Amino acid sequence: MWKMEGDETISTEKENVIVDDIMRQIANQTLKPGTKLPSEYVLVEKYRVPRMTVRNALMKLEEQGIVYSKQGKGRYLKEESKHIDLHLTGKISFTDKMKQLGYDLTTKNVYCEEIPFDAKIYRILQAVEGDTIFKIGRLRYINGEPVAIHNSFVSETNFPVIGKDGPAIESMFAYYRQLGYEEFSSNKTLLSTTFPTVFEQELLACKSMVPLIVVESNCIDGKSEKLLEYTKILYRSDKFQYDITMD
Amino acid sequence: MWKMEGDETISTEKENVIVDDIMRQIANQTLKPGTKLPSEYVLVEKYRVPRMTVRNALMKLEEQGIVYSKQGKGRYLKEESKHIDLHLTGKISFTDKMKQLGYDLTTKNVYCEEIPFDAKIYRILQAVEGDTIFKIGRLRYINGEPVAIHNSFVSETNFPVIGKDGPAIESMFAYYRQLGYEEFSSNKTLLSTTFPTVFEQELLACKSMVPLIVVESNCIDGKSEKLLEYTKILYRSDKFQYDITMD
DNA sequence: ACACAACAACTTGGCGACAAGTTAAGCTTG
DNA sequence: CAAGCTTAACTTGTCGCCAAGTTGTTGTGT
Repeated sequence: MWKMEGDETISTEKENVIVDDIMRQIANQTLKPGTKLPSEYVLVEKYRVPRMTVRNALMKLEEQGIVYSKQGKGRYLKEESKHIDLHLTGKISFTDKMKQLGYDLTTKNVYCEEIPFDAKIYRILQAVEGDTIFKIGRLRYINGEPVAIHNSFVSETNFPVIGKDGPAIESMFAYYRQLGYEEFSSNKTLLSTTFPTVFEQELLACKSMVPLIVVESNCIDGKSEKLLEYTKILYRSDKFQYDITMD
Repeated sequence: MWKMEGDETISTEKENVIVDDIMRQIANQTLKPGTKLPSEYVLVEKYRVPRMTVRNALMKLEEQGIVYSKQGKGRYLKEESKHIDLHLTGKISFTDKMKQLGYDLTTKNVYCEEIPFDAKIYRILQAVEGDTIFKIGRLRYINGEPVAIHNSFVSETNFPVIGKDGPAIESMFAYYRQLGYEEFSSNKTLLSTTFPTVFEQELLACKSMVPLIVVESNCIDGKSEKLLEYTKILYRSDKFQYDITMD
């Protein structure tokens, strides 16, 4: 017989009840985007709890990016951006998918750096501890908003000038094509979730409790079966609806 | 040029820095599962912030299910359960997948109820407003732990005794086979994330900020092309690693 | 010397008081 | 009568104080 993880305190339970109620009002459109939420004082009266309990509940909604506040003014329900349909399991690259769907996709290289030894990454890339591996991070914008961080891990063994070229690469596929590789595929794609680090919150312009969808895959040249890179993409889960239908 | 959603207060920034530091210590195994975290007082001294800021940071980790606390005793890093590999895009049913992998999977029917009109669900099920649709909820346990809520939406039009049969159904596929349907497929599978409601937190025995992976799909009989049900599964994202490799 | 009780120190839980920002209403002056 | 200023009310932001639980140390009694 299972039991509840770490017993919940009374006030945490009340916080969650308040969160539930507000989420329900959002879902049934009693509360509409852009409109003002009841003030802390009003909720204190309604639920008969200390102001701290109400505040914590509202802070949870803020950290999830659902609500924003202005001191002296109030709290407001954020406009919800339309979900972008993303076919996670298709063969088309992210760039092409977005263009197909008519989105304005841009890319910004944010870092290209040698990473310290990481057993998992080295194993996937079939590298040994002395090898140099670069992590190339590119921030993806759709309609001017950052929506994903695209990390490519590439071994210097396979691409000796990747460290020099990395900061200017806008499309990894284009880079590989230029080097003679033409057919890209993956034989392993894993999905998990995480919360953004402070740095990722900055890059993605999101709050700390917006879950990120993490998609990890290897990228193989179809012809030579050569492992080109290990890819780790962090998507803002609130910006996308993911289609994982098999083609 | 994009801008940060709702400006972050100074103390929220500090909270997130503290969360980051602790997460990093967990990741590099400086902090090990089961061990005690530094006390609030110690963190107050280390970061030179009010105790409230430290508390809020630690509460975030608690709500994510990473840490638990005991009044007068301390806060501890939870033992992390081993991730279960789940092939989201394969053709095998969840039941068969889990058995294949050697997990002890059990199912508990938690509700079978008529749902009010919901435009989206009725559209997917090709039902009209007067039709009766049942929502059958089954809680999935692996090794005794609740890990997923499996919701099947079934129209009474297609299955007139679903309301009566629903509470005792352990396998929807077995139920459909019994009625002569043999080949199940889906032509649309969508994935998104959400946070659990209070009720879902109870069912899944998880904290409020554990993201749930929501997988929605239609279920079609391969032979007759008949739409059998609309399926919505809520997975605890922290219990699984999802394989979305295409077969 | 051992056991028990009391007290102090450490730890987390709960909440109110004060600070700072915004807006509206009322009063005064031109 | 209108405009501007001041004050009050409303709203969110910040933080310390007190309560409750746990553990360790010290002192006293047998």
